[in-house]
Amino acid sequence: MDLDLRLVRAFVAVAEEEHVGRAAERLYLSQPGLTKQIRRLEGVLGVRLVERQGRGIRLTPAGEAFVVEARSLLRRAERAVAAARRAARAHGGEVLVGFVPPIPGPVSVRLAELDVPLELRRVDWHRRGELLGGGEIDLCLLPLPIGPGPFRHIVLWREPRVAGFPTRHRLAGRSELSIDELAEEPIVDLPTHREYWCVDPRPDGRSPRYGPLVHSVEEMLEVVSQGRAMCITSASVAEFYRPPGVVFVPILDIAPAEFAVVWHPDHLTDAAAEVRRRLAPSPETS
Amino acid sequence: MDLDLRLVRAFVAVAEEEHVGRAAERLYLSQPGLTKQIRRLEGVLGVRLVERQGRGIRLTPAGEAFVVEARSLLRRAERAVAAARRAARAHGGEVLVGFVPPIPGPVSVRLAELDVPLELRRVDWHRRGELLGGGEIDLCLLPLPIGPGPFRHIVLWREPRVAGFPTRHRLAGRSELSIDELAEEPIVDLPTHREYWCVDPRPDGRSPRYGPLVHSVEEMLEVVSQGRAMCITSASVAEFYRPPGVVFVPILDIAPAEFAVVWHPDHLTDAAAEVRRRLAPSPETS
DNA sequence: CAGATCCATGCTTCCAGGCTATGGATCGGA
DNA sequence: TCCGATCCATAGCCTGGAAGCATGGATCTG
Repeated sequence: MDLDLRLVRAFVAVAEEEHVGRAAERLYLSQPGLTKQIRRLEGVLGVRLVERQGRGIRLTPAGEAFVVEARSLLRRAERAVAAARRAARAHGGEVLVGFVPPIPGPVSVRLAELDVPLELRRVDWHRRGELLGGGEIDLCLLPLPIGPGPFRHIVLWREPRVAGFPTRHRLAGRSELSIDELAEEPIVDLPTHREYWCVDPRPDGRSPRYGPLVHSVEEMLEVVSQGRAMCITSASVAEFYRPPGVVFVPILDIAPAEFAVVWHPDHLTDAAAEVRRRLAPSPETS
Repeated sequence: MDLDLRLVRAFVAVAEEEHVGRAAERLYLSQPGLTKQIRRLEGVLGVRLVERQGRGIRLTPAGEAFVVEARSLLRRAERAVAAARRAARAHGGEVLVGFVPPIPGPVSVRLAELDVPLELRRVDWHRRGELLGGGEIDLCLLPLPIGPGPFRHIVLWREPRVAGFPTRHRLAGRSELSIDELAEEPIVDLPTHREYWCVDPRPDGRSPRYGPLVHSVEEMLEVVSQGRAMCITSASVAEFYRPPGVVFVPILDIAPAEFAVVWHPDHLTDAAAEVRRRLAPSPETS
């Protein structure tokens, strides 16, 4: 009768890894502990979910059916939590503003000048969608582009994009660059929005050469400082981070970086709408 | 981070009762225990959900928002469990048939003659919808009418409806009746489908007089045996139950009782479809 | 066939959660 | 205004169960 969401989480992890040991590691749990959690869950359901399959495990048909519902259930749980927190914030007139660092200085100043009671929270780039969609944050400040979705945004700030090089790179001493000069330079690969940040295709219609795949700004700067690739990023990154062994040079002939405030139209509280208006009186863009 | 569904259940109960003591009783829990569960849930959410309001409690705005999501979350949890069990049954070729007693004898015989591996489960009348809708049972045998919903059904059996009287009632000795003879008799009230089972309106266009409201067959028979009202039910009830102090008399001039097999079109496994076909080769009715 | 890999089981420890008793706050009636 | 009734919150004690460690057993690989 009583389903424990921790067990559901455990099962989903096992189903994804198809390996109890790795899943246990991911959950910061011992392997026997995780095995027993799965057994408990099976006990509650009265159904076998996984079977030993030689080395490793395999989901039973029931497990396959359950994992689908389980994922959706966990999302709903997050949503329920977020709904309660959002209602509490809305009632207190508070606004929770997420941001994907760095925030350009001028935007930061404008934010500080509002006298609305607001809270700031750092948001990982890859979680921005679920946080906004689930209503866990009211607004989010981030660099465009954002992916598809029901979100609305207004651009708050534009600034040049810059190239990042290891210190000893042949172009590291330049004061400005054209994108055409970077045709042969390997560039760090990104999981999303490669077209924009890697400028692919280049003006001549060709694709750049890709280096290692990175999942965060920190990783990207590390890879660059090691000399394994160059990167293209916003001027604010150059200002905000001071990575040793990396120098930045403005690129003159590509579109600027754009920083926007983004929100989910269904979850816009009155206070959040007010903040949004005072940050950007201009009309919204989809 | 980790939401415990038991706490969610506890909170929903408190929200419904607006009274910790009563909710605790309903959950078979001590009052302090329940209070602590609510506090724990509030701790997890980081938000107050209830406030003391003089004698009793009141939901905060966050509580109001959460209770809506919470209910939906609990339903999803039930659905997830049901999905796993159904998949396991489907894989084993098993069929779980619910029934709202009584099952007419001939239907019971037909069911016994199938050599499919099937399991029978008694289902409370008021839970038939959620059980079928959630996929916890594959088919359900029950008396019509069923309420609105996506369900499909085939009538398996028809039989006369009968009036139930206390033994000393003036009509208790009759061998048959017309509905018109019951115009002045108080009849037990039902939460749903009153039109059909209480024959309201009567052929003359008027409504019957209503007696106590009952929620189950057992309650109904008890009320009748106490002489507080009469009832109209199916002949199978007269056969299946033998309540002391109640006698049954057929009513000739109203539509018969109909027993049907019902299913949810989205949750019909192959094996269940086979059982359905062999129970009732006739074409389905919406 | 031996070794490696990986899940299952037995045993022990420890903490979370439940209950009883009691305190504290509010409401209603005299 | 005061007293009693009602109801939620807190404190302290105790038990059940969940987690970890060590080890066994099954399967695959070279």
